[in-house]
Amino acid sequence: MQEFLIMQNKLNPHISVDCVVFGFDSRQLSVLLVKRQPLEGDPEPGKMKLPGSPVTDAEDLDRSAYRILRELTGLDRIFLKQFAVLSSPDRLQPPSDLEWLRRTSGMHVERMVTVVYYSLIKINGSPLPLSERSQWVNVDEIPQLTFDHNEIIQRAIEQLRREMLTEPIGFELLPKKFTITQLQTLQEVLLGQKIDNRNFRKRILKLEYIIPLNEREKGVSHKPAQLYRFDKKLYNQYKRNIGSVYL
Amino acid sequence: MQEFLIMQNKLNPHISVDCVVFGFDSRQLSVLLVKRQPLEGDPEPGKMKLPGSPVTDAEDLDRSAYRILRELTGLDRIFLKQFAVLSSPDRLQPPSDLEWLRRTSGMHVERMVTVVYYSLIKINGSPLPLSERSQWVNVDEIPQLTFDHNEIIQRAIEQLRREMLTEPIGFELLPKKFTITQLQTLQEVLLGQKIDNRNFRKRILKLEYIIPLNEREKGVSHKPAQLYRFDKKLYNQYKRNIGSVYL
DNA sequence: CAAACTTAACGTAAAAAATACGCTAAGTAT
DNA sequence: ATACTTAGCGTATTTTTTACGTTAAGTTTG
Repeated sequence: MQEFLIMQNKLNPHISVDCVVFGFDSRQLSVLLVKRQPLEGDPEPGKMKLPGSPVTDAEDLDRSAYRILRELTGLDRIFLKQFAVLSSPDRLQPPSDLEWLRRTSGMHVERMVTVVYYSLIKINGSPLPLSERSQWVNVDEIPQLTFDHNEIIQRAIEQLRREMLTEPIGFELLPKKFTITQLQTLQEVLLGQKIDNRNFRKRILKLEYIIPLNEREKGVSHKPAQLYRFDKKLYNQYKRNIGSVYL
Repeated sequence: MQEFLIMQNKLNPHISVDCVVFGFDSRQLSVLLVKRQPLEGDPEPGKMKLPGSPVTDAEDLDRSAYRILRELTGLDRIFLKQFAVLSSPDRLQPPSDLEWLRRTSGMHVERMVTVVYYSLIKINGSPLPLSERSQWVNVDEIPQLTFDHNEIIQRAIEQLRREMLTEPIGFELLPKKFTITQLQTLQEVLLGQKIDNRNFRKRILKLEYIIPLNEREKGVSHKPAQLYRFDKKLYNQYKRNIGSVYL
């Protein structure tokens, strides 16, 4: 599957979308990367990049991002958030990468403004129908990527950390039914520091949008923990309320 | 002065920048609007819009925003923050506005992705060298603007309110030397609600980046208040510190 | 010049939220 | 049965937020 195949003649030469897709396997954080489209005489064949593409002129940017994600992972209606715009006129570097872009897109690209989204999915959840060209890479082991994609990932991680503290985005990285400890481990990995388990419990349990289920963990060799789920509707209500409080 | 005059032949037909410039005159909030460039046979001559322009291909978006602001207000190095990207393929409505854009830009515009910035300046401060085409309009009295500019302003106000609570952006709207009460009034106007003066004082005074001066208010017919200034360096330090706290 | 008026500025008690940390409970493995 | 591991509850302490009483320092008015 080639990113640029669809409606190739309608691609916009100035605007593109990239997606930083995070996955969490209950131990570590990964990012979804793709090998760039093979090309006759590519000096760096198989160089990796973020999933992304120029937009078509019939799509708004959110749609483009969803399309790219769907084509790559088969997943739809996933958490997706715009978080950066890259617009430096000389960011299409190095020249070999620009050359690759021009040849694969069939356009005379001079300058590209890229809007970046990040996305969160659970790796252990439904097995992803990843294409052969894509793979998960641990955030600590990311090779040199095309253009400024390494920098983009760095910024995405910082963004993720920051938002983590105020918005409950982490739930997208966990199974539908999760334990308090799983949630804690996720936050510890993202923040890079230990959290007191007893206080973490209290903080989480007083959130009315985290609903205990009539189910416990299975298949563990110790006391099975209570399972919870995240209730998005209740969360939205909750958010509306706190918005209005301030003396 | 016409927005599109400079380097007209290098304008990008797909990407533009708009600026929502807020001003505060110690009572109410205003937005800077411009009459759109006069055009032979314009069915709505003098229709108003946000200051904005397609980008040139030598600029990144921040530079474009600064250029637009400089051309319009003579101000430079002002607070400016990117806060939205509008990308709906059919947002260049109504047709008469699109027609105007095509004629004034001299380009065949089909689809435009617009990156929006907001900016804060003090109206009472240095007198602005506004061009004849631009003027301040109270946020409650904004007429119908071109394209989706009314919606953009609405979103900018919401953004301003939200950020107000976590970031000390309000200082850009006040004189360099300000009183606690001025700061409070600003927040009350933006939030649309009264704040207890005694608790507000305490909240503000424990912020180490708000520095008392050896000066008091002048020319008021009551007890003159202590003047303070906002120290950006100290604020950045402060911000770095709280970033790392969490258990 | 005293009384009234206005805004500035300090303080204190009570309530709520965050933190530190002891301890028990419920499972599995040996 | 005992050791081991993770789950889960509780309580005392500190810190932050909120509510609200009070005094101080000016100006204006009669």
